[in-house]
Amino acid sequence: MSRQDGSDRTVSTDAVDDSTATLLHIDLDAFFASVELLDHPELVHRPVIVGHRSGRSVVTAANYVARRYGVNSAMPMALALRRCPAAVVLEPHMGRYKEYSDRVMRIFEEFTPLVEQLGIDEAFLDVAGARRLHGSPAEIGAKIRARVAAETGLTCSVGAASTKFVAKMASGRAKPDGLLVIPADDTLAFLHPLPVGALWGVGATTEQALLGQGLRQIGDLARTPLAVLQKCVGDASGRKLHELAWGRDPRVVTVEHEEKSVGHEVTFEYDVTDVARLRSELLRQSDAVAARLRRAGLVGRCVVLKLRYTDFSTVTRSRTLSEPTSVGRRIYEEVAASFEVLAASGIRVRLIGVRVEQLSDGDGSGAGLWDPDDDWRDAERAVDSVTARFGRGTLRPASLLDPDTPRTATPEQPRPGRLPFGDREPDRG
DNA sequence: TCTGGGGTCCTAGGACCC
DNA sequence: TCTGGGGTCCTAGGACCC
Repeated sequence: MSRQDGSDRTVSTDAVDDSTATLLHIDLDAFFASVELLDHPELVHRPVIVGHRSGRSVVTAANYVARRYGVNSAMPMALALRRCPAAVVLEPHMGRYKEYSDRVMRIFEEFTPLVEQLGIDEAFLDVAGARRLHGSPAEIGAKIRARVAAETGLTCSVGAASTKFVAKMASGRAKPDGLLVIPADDTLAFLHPLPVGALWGVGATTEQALLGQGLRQIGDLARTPLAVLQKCVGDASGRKLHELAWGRDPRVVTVEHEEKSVGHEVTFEYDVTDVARLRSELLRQSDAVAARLRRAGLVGRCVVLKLRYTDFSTVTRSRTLSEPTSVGRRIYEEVAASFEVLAASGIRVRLIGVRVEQLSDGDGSGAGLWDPDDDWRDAERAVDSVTARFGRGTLRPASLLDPDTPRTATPEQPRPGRLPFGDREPDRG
């Protein structure tokens, strides 16, 4: 194993045979926070949290200074601020992150066409065919890190291994601003001492189940009979964990990605009981989902309503259509029908969402169901329906079509949870 | 501490057909 | 008359990831 770290850390010059480690996983360090710091360099040495300050928000990203206080992404903002009251909280700017993401991904693509993007800030690269042109995997990783730093000011961490998931785990161990190569022969020596929770795919629930069996390290998983593991975590997961624990992962880098579902959901700042308000939100979301489907040239057959109640319990109700659709009205009819059943006896809703699944190409079969102006008409109708009910200024077309439009309040655009719909504010005292 | 929003994948039960 | 097993589709819930 060899490590190459950022400027303030030791650089290993060990000669390592990296010829088998042709899969790279590259992860931008504290990505959203790092982009914000490029725009606010005066905050570099202060704890910085990206997220909405108020309401029921969570931490979207935190820089490494904030992480020293125990702040992590997905943590409730209230807890994060208790742990680090001095933190500077910055609103997210998704458009800006997308710009940087695109620039970084283009750098990756100059080294190999086999780039599989995961989310906005990570990618797998298969560099097996790039060696003659760009050097060994470790050299390619180093070159990419240097170029990303020079051209964007961002740091990234690189893991190189012979399988995707080991590369992914290596980049995690290299963070921040490092590079870690795991030659194929070193795979088990690298994996087996690590805690089971470090495995990609093992979350809190599975980790507890494994610890309950006395399985603490990945090596323990490897030594456990498959049947025992399957009894503990299920057939598929058990098999997968066992394979991973032996360093086996047949997945290849795939450039193409087929979307399986499209959805929107929103958590209200205060629980909502007003069914008219909930219906209007369903209509808005249905139209937004439909517009995204059409833009992607897709239609969907299964429409899913999701509700989360005051107590955080979550229910879903799905309906399968005889004909797939990308029409907002159709989607709304289905979720509304599901909704009426659940709402019949009164509900207090914390989150509501719409998702469309079983997607297929809309070009042939669905042709004729809509025309290009539908996007705009759906948006207008959603606005009309809301403004008819609640007055002008509650929603703007841009908020339906532009996913980057902030949900949070400005004086002109009241926060959804603050609209005067008669919802109860939380009890005080 | 009190839990976002975008997704993918797996499990399990029931209906239905052969 | 009662009882099969496999395959597929549908639905609901949950774990997990970024």
